[in-house]
Amino acid sequence: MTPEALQQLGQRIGQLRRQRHWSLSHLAERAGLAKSSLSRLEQGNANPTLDTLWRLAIQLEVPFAELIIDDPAPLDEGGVTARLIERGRGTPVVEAWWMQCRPHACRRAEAHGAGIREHASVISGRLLVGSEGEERQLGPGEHCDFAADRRHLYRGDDEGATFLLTIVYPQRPL
Amino acid sequence: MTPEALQQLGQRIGQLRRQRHWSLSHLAERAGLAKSSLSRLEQGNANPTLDTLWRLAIQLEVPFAELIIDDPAPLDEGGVTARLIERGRGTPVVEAWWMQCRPHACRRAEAHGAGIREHASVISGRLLVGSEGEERQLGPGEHCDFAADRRHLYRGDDEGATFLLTIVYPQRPL
DNA sequence: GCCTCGCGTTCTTTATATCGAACGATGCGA
DNA sequence: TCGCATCGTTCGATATAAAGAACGCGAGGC
Repeated sequence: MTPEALQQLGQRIGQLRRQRHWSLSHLAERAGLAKSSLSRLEQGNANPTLDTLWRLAIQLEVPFAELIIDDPAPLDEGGVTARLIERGRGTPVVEAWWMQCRPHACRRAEAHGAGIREHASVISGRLLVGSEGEERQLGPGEHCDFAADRRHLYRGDDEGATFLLTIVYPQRPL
Repeated sequence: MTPEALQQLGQRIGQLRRQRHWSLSHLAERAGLAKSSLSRLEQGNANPTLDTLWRLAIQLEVPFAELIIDDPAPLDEGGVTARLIERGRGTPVVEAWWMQCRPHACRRAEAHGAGIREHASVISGRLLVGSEGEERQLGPGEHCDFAADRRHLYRGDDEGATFLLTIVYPQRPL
């Protein structure tokens, strides 16, 4: 087991923990671990047993494999990070993306194929989004639809923004 | 970690080993383990460290996840699986969930706190969703908003459904 | 100011996963 | 037959993962 992989694992656990706004002590208690063990693990110098990882996966509500496997490198353009969550297999084809704009980051996207629409739903921060000339300002809990077969953009404000994006392809792409 | 899961893991490793016509000693040597350790592991009374599993996965040439028969623990009620993707830290607080309804599964949710709204966005399958009495049928790429401070439900049809759900809390919960 | 609490880290101690040696069983050739 | 492999198991010794106590730090409250 490489040190880098252990490091990654630790970071991943810490990330999932913070997403839930849990303190290290809290997660340790929920999982029935000593917080010292969890601390070492998150720092990346530990070689945890299966049981330990299992307990954490249960509490964090993630499939076990997700803790270890490094997810495909999220692509990042101009301060906007995108990670594919899911791609449907029905008709129309729909993709779900987890998106994050760093503060003041702005991404201008070229027109996609005809008929493609997108739908953005903000989780935190404020986001300017939409077809060029018809952008809308969205806050947490707000969402909007727009046509993606024209130039469009995503822009975070002072605090950046985290949002879900679904892309709807009118017929099977490619 | 349940004894059954450990048992399963051991059987799985033994199975993969025998598929390759390797003796226990041989695999142990290749992986740099004591054969006693491997023996105990295959019998299902061991709690291996991540490093140990890692070495075995490499020698057996299987993705790590394949060793652990995936028995994840996202919360699951009545055939509806939910996994938290992200929780915002702004105001209002917004949670993003990845949801999956098995075919014909139906989940009736009680009223949440006052003012809470939800927003569902379908990735694949067809979903009946909404406040009780005002349900809507959604297909891939469609979405809708509804009040969650009343009884509401999620129901997949013949093929089940995968969708994103955002929950918007008017003020900080708890 | 002081006190208390919860945070995450770093120690020491304890439990246990791994190791290495020895074992009985089985197969095979001399 | 015996002798010598190799198999998988079991045992005591050792390395180390996890537990538990103590630490320094920062945020409130009085």
